[in-house]
Amino acid sequence: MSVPSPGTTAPGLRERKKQRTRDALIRVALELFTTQGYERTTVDEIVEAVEVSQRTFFRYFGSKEEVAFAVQHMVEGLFVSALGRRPSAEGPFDALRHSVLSAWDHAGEAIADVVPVELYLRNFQMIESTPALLAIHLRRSAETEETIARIIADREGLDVDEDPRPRIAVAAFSGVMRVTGQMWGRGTDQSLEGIRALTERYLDHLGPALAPHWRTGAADDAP
Amino acid sequence: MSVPSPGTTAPGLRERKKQRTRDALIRVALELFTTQGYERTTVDEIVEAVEVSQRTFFRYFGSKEEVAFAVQHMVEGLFVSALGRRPSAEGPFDALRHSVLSAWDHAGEAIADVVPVELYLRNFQMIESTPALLAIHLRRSAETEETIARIIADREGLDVDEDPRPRIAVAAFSGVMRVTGQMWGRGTDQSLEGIRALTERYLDHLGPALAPHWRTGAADDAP
DNA sequence: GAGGCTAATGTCAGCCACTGACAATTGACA
DNA sequence: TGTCAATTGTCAGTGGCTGACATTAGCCTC
Repeated sequence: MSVPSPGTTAPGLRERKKQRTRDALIRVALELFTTQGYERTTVDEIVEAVEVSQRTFFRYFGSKEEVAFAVQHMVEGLFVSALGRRPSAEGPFDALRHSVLSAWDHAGEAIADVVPVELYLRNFQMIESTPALLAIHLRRSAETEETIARIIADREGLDVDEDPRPRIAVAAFSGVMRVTGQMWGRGTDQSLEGIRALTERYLDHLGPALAPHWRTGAADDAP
Repeated sequence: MSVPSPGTTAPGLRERKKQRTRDALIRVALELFTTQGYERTTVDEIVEAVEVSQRTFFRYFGSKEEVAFAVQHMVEGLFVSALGRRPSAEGPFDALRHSVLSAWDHAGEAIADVVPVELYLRNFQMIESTPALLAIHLRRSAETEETIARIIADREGLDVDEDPRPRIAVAAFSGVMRVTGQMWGRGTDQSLEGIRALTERYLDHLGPALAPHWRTGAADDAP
């Protein structure tokens, strides 16, 4: 980040200023959102703190919601690119499973480049507990699902529009991921390790949960 | 609807007027939404057609989005109450499966009491294809999931906060339901029978889709 | 069936998210 | 240094939504 790397042109002053403004808007917004709440924070408050006009804010972010997902967007990218690197011998479900876990393993550093990890985690909880943001979050997840389904289909040499299994498998998998995020948000272990552990645990339960009868196996403890 | 039934007090003029206003707002709104699009329809247009003030609209519906889900809300109720009537001997997944199918079997009549079925179906497609509405739809579904998970837990004599299987099973199931709705919306069979058939077909694929390897079984045709 | 009570509705002013149009500023680059 | 283009600011306006207060209209009693 400090030494200009060969191959990529060093960004000029203009580009650096833009990046700085964008990062400042994200940091200030998340700080305000997590302290006083999303709804109680106005765009005017954010731009006043960063000293830009409201119009500038809306040129960087299409909406007030969008800024709340800026970091989240990056983390999702980690998962998708991890999936792209899984060995093709792996079955679809194992590939998905290993990709999420690997993404959580590397998320910490990636996040810290933009905002403090702790701020990211608080923001994640805020998204889960703010109706307007939760709705957007779920739609974004649905869009990501489509991307993932196509990757899975490719791995298996299938066409997503011919064979429903890729979309179905991904939908079931994502459903479990969503519950994981939800339960993590309600729990008390506010750490990346916590969410990783919960992910692993919940995925292990998917098979048994779909069995014809549950009356055999033992349960598990609370999140 | 015409003869006052004994046991229930006949609703007075005030109550009937309210019901009429509410129904008119729903019908006009769905009509406008489906013909000119959700975003391009203003609340002012709706209230002008029904001849009430904007303030009245917002006393019936908390937001412009809410009116788009009025009928949908009722259909979801059919599913939940069907689930409540499944025999307790049935395993969780079978109970879920039979409840959706039964709900689709009876949805037609229930819908027709409020709006033409064809308008409901067009509205459903509009929800799926309008980002702002899709987001709300997904959040509402997530809320319904929680309700359903609790019902499943009760059936099995479990506590949702102790055993993760109810939430996980419901999440996987709902994921498939969501994909079904999505695929139905993109397809060409715009009928209640069509969505019922697709539901059945996709649920049959869930087991195989979660198998360690797919290279054995045959695929299926497009939606 | 006149009058009081209260639920429903209308009116008005105002906040906030967001947008288009146009002017002012400021890096980039010859 | 001057020109070009990208970035930002200003301003006016739209649409969703809300609180406060006035008005209307069904309901119920005497």
